[in-house]
Amino acid sequence: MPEETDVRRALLEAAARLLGEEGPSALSTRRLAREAGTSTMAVYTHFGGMPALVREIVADGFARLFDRVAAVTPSDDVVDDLLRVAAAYRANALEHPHVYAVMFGSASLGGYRLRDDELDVGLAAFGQLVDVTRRAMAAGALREDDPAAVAGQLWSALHGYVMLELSGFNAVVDDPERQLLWPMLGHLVEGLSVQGHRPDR
Amino acid sequence: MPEETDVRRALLEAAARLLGEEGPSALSTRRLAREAGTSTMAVYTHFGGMPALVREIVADGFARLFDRVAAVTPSDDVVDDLLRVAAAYRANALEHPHVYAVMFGSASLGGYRLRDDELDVGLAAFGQLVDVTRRAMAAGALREDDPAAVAGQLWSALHGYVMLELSGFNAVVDDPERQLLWPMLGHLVEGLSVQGHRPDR
DNA sequence: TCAGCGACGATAACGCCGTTATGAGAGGCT
DNA sequence: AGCCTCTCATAACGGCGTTATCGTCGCTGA
Repeated sequence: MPEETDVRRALLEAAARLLGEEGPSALSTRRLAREAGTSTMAVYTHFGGMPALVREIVADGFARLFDRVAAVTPSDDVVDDLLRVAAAYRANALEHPHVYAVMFGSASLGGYRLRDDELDVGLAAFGQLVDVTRRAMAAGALREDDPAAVAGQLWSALHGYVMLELSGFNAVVDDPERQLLWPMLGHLVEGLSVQGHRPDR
Repeated sequence: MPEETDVRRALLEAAARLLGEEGPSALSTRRLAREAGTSTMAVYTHFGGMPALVREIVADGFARLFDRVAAVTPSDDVVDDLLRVAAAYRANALEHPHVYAVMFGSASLGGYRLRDDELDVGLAAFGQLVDVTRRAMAAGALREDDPAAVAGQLWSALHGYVMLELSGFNAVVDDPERQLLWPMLGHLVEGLSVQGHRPDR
C-alpha cells in the first residue's frame, strides 16, 4: 500500500522523465537520486530497488494505455471504433516508446519480471479490445468466433506494426501508415468478416 | 576486413553462448573475457568495444534468419510456401530469442545502432518474403498489389505474434499457435486475396 | 642472424553502476 | 522524558565499460 510521499512522487516523476527523454540507459539509482534531489537510499526505502521502481513505471504504462483506449468513444460504426482503438493504442506507444518497449520487450532494464498485478492491468486493457471485437461480432461486422482469439489476432498484428515502427523497420515502404498499418488491419478485418470458413494451415 | 583469429572467434562464440543461455545482462566485457580465456582488452583490439561486438552478433542473427528462410523449398502451393516461411521465421526467433530481441528491439545493450550493412542483410531477408509474396500474386493466390507493402503487412503481423510469444503475452488464449498465429495469417491472406477493393480507413 | 617494429593483450587505473551497512535526525506514542 | 519507527545521507564493496601503459611476442628487412 504505497503512500504518496513527496520523495516517492519525485522519484517516479524523475524516472518517467529520464526514461522518456534519454531512454533506459539513463535510469540509474544514482542519476535518479540526483535528479530527484535525494540520495540513492530513497529508492530502496520507497521501492526496494530499481526493478520494483521499473515495475511501477510499467504498471503506470499499462494504466495509461487502458485510459487511452477507454477514451475512444463508441459510435454506431463498430469497425471504425476498432480502427480508432488501434489508433489510440499506436499513439500511446509512439508517445512513450521506451515505456512501451519495457512493457512488452523481453528487454533488460534490471531483470524485472511481469507480476500478477501488472499483468492484470495489461489483461484489462486487452479486455477492452475483446469488448470491441465482441460488439463487432454482434453487429455482424465480424464473423462469430472466439472473441478473445480474434482480438488477440488483431492485437498481434497491431503490436507487430508498432514494434517495427519503433525499430524503424517500417521504412521498408515509403508511407508505412498508409501502406502497412491501415491496409493490414483492413485486410485482417476483411478476412475475419468472411462468412465461409477455411481450415487454418 | 576481420581476420578470423582464435581469440576473435572465441569471443564471438562465448558472446553467442552467454546471450543465448543467460540473456543480455550476462554480456559484459569482463565476463566475456573470462569465458573466452583472455582479458577485456581483446574485445577492444578485435571489435573496438561492446557495441561493435553486439553488431557482429546482430549481423550473424540476420544472416541466420536469411538462411533459415532460404532453406524453405518452394512448392506448387504458394500459400503453403508462405506459411512455411512464417514457420521458419518463428522457429528461428524461438531458438534465439535474445538475439531476435536485440535485432528488433529498440532495446538497450550498449547503445548500438543498426548500420547500413546489417540493415542490408535484414532487407535481404525481407526480400525473400517479398519474393514469395510476388509469386503468390503471380499464381493468383493474392490480389495484385504492391508486393513490398503486402509482404510488410504479413511481416508486421508475424513479427507481432512472435514478439508477444517471446513476452509471454500470447497466453491470453489457451493454444496460441492454433488460436492466434495460424488463424491470423490465414485471415490476413484471405483479406489480401479478395478481389474487391475496399478503401483503407 | 638479428635489430627493429608493430600487433596483441595483460595489468591497472578512472569513474560509473547497484546494493548494503551504518548511523543521524525527525516525528509520534506512552 | 524516553523510546521507537520511519526516512534518508554517507560510505563502502564489488562489478561494470573504457582507457593508458607497457611487456611480449612474431614478423620483416638488411
